[in-house]
Amino acid sequence: MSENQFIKLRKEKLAKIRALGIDPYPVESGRTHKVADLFEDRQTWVDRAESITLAGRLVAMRRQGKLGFGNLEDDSGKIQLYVSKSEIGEENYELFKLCDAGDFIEATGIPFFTNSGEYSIRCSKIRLLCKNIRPLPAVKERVENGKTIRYDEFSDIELRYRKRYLDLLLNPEHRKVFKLRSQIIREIRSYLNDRGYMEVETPILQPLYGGANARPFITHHNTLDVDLYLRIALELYLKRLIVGGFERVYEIGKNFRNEGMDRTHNPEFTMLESYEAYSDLRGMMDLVEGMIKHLAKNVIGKGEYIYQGHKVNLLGEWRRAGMAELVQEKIGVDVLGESEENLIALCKEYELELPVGAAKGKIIAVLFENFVEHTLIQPTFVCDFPKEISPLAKAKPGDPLLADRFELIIAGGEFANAFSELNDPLDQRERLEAQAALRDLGDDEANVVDEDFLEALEYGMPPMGGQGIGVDRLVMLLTENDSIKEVILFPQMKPGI
RNA sequence: GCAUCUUUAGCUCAGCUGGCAGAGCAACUGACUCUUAAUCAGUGGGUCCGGGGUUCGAAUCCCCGAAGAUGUACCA
Repeated sequence: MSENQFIKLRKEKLAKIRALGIDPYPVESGRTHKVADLFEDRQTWVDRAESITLAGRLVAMRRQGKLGFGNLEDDSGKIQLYVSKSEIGEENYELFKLCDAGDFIEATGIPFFTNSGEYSIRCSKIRLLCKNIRPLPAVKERVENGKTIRYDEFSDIELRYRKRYLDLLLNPEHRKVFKLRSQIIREIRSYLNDRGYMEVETPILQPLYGGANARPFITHHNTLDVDLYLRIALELYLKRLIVGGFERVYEIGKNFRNEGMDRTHNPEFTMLESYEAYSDLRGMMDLVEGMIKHLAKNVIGKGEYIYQGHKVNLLGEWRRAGMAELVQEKIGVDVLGESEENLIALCKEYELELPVGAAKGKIIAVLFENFVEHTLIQPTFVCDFPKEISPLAKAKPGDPLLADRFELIIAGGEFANAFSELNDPLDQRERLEAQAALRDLGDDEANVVDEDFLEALEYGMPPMGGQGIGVDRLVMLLTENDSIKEVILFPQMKPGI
């Protein structure tokens, strides 16, 4: 039977329902309670014998002649319906017989316990709210020793992503991930709001893109007849707001990067960035550490997480160490003390490829990425980044080679990036021009010179700390999911089936 | 981008060295007033991911392509 034949049968049922004078898609519904309300004190509900009305999706049907059972589910829970012909009447029972798993219905009745002890609704009336014409995948479940065993689970990973509504409908544990995601983001907001931060929105469509090293998406505005870029970072507009006098701002929003996709990269992803005037890198460490520990404690309620095959403790002490120090620990070379020539020779020895125009700082970063980063499992603030790969960060006081910047590494991956923000307009211009030079050498991910941003800096921007956190990856960690697609409702897929 | 693996009924899957395309659930028909993976009896349902090739014969072997997963590279 082809799918069309399935649908054909359902359409025939639709016609029968209409023939009974029933509108299968009525406007009004009259729910008085949600399912969870009835589970608060079941015996009291049963004793009270009050008639209530529920609305939700019929998710299972067990008909046996003149009696039938169904399971009704709303977003608060699931309850069994007891529908007997003698109690709801012949006509209403005809309608019940035409109902399928997948339909939305309204059930009116009184809570009671069945002979086998299951808390249910003894229906006096059912109403159709929406007739389903495409059968849902048949997933059955059984509860054994308090554990739910699911049969014929809807588990095809591609279908789950492409038809996420079915995944959410049929797999409660995936629904839970997105509930947690929402709670995490809500808690991030309240954490920052409580500390005097103001949430803002800045443009997604930008005449120039900046704030990160990445290739952008390009689009076109017809009326202005100009190309625009989808933002790759929030940074440069948030800094303009600090110039404008706001002292603590943050934004949670989508960034877009026209690059490869894999387990930890989606072309559009959610970023949190915050900026705080008169703070600095140390302040950002405290903020980031405090926030993530707060989320672990208050949203998830635990410290230990299994992520990418590693056991991570978020509630322990977080190490703070310099990049060069960490590299030295691993390969035993004092990279800051070595000459650029020696470092290049070292990379050759290790068969590491260096990008065009790489100088000492970049070489140290390459050594770090190859030998150290993936070995940092417990939360570690990697500080003292080379200045040349940190064009928006202030130089470290007393060390011209280094920038006052950290990245937070957990389970071998980056979770946050922060600086004491560069506010010297002349230095900033030089650094962006150096980036432009790299661009000319073929690095198409180097920053572009944003004159409007530089002009804003010339008016004066207070010293400040800023940080960015990849929200999707944080949700991955906190919900223990190894693929970014599991925490993005509609992940990017190639057009296919 | 490269490598490996996967793709068979609505869902979950089996299909051996090439020989009539299968199961469970779902659907349909019938029985059934306390079931709950309801049960019992019966019925129908296929572009075997797409295209080409080898062969008397291809879901199965070969080639090209598509989508997905994983790894790797690039990349936050």
